Amino acid sequence: MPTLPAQRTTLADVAAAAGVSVSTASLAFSGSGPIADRTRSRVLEAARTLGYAGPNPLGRQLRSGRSGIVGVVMGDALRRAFRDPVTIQVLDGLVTRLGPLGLGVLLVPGPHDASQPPVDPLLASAAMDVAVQMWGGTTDDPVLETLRNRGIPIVLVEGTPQPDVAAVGIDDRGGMAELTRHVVALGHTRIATVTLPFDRDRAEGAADEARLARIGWEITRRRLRGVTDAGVQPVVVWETPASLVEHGAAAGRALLSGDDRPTAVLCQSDLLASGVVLAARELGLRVPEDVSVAGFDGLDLPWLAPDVLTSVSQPLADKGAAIGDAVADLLTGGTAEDRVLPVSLRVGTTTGRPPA
Amino acid sequence: MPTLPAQRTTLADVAAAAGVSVSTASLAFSGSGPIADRTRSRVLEAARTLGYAGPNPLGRQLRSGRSGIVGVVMGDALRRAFRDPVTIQVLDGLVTRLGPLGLGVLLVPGPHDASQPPVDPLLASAAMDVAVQMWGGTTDDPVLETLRNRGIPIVLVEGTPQPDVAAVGIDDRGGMAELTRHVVALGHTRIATVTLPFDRDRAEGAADEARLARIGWEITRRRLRGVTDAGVQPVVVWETPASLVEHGAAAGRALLSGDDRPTAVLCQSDLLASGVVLAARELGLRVPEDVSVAGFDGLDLPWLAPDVLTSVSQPLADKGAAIGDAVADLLTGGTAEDRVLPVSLRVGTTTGRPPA
DNA sequence: GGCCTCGTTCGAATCGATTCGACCAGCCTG
DNA sequence: CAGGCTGGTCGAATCGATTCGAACGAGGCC
Repeated sequence: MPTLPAQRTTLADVAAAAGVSVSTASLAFSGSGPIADRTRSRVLEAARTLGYAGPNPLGRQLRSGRSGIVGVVMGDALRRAFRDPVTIQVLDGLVTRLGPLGLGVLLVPGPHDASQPPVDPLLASAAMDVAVQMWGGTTDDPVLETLRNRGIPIVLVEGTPQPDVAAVGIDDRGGMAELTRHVVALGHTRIATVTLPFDRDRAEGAADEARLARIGWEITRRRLRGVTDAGVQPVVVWETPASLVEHGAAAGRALLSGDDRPTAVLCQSDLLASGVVLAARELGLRVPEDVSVAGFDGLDLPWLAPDVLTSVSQPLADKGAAIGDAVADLLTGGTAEDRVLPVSLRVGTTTGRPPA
Repeated sequence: MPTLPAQRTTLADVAAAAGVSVSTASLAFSGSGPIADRTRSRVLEAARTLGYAGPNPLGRQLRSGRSGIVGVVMGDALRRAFRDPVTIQVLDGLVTRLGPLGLGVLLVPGPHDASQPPVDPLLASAAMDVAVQMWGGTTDDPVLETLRNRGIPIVLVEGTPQPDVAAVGIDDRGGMAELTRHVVALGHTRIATVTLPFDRDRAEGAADEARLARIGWEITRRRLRGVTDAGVQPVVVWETPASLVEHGAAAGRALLSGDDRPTAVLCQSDLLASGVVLAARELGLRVPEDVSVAGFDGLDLPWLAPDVLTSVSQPLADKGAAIGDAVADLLTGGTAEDRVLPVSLRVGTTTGRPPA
């Protein structure tokens, strides 16, 4: 059972013990400014005997006006966001990039369920030098509004481009177009697509025209555009409430049950695609002989082995690093350029010629 | 391209604009202390017109001595930690619990590769009121040492109990014993186990006596003890470098290839177990007719469907909440009791009678 | 009418560091 | 030997809020 220390020793204590002024003691730790080696070691020695573990970050932060913290706002409840390997890997890339800069990542829950207060207390009042919004981010997003109001610079990942935020994304549209052309080249004409959520409503099922006209989330719209860019009108556009295997499986069961089923299913994520593959197997359909399935993201999915999903690979760790770069730019220069990363088609074993 | 605000407006500006003193303005925001309604609304009005979004957290933190931040140290590179659904779900439970308390989670990378500095800069100097070590945590852990030195109270999850840290864990040993008894009751005698890493070395392969004598990580040791508690001497103890499907698959291939293969494989995690199941299928073995496989954690693994892994369910979200409670106790009372959560056996479809 | 009290508001100290300009001694140069 | 420079140290101001005790005005009571 640990106990809180009675009284932290401060830099002033150390200075007194070493017989120097506080400012000199500060110099001994920060390394900035001139200080004699002998003096420094005397201060360090005093610190050691007093059990002083270095300057209190709170004091330093107030003075410098910097907290060294990057708030990462998940576009969804953490529970769900964390189940998405894409988000996780990007986050990992980000942390890896930020670490050497001495910046830490603070997890900020995104929009809660309706039962919760609309704006998370952390979002409203935690200290952060920059915020990263990982998903969603429409123009009228309350998260963005709060951050703007607080004067916190924003990096928006896969969101709607806006004048005062730095955007990081990938070539969704081009990648999806390339994937679609690959499937078309194989001879498919009856093509369905399974999409990411349209907006916060997170509906599930085939989308009608009206629904299609109101896609709030940029990422979903762009990947859908990629399909039409390649000249394909999907026979069905199936919306899912989240990028998870089970929602893909549900979509697969619905799309592949009928007699006039599509010969190819293009999914906006690999998790959705693997759900479709599982559903197909469950229905006794062979992939790709009876139906071709493709995803997006380029994940390694060990449980589909020996199959390899045909997919659009995006550089996840690089995306995290790019976000980190944008953060660094914002912090040093005050501005950051938009960043768009390239993607590449990965042809696997889940796509082939349509059944005769 | 966002720009850093030229000059943040401070509480003093707001006070001046409202024609009150700084202390009164502070009262208007904090709500503590008496203040006339008219005065408060005047201050709030002034704040609004000045675009003041509330007290600067840095100032407040310095004064209060609290940062409102809980550092979570992953016992591994984030890259790997994040791929583990167990860690993720616990983290989610923790964040959910901490949010309403106004506490945020700061991700602190754990022990890096050997190429990196031994102690992460964040660990050494980021502001945090309490630290949570998620994995590992032996007595001589450099992470714990650094935290102790900084005087930061510690919550240790699944680590080695130590006098000055609050421990949170589950009944590993009892759960594994129960699982083992279940398999024994089915008639199995040739039982192998696939374990979590023994220590930072992360070796892979069958462990000999010498290796078995030096298991550094408590969680691995406890789950192994559970097996022997049930009176079983495993025919092989296979160590893995991480709890991932691919390492389980490698273990499965190695264990199930020979003629004198075990009839049951007990794994210390569900991810490892599902790797073993995949390897078995790959080798043409039926589960559970030819070989029984069991895991630990009680995860939902949609891609094993329609199979359900026999496993030991642990309450992951509750574990996160328990960690949050320990953190809260530490912050208010200065001490926290150890917490041990119960587990329960989940009998699925992957265990059955041994082949005749 | 004077005094006490209650409800508000204000001033000043404080949290723990960083940093800028002043200052001082010693050394180099003219 | 005087003046100038430089490396090293120190004082004091500052970052932005919170908080405690003092002060103050108004209303109630004796």
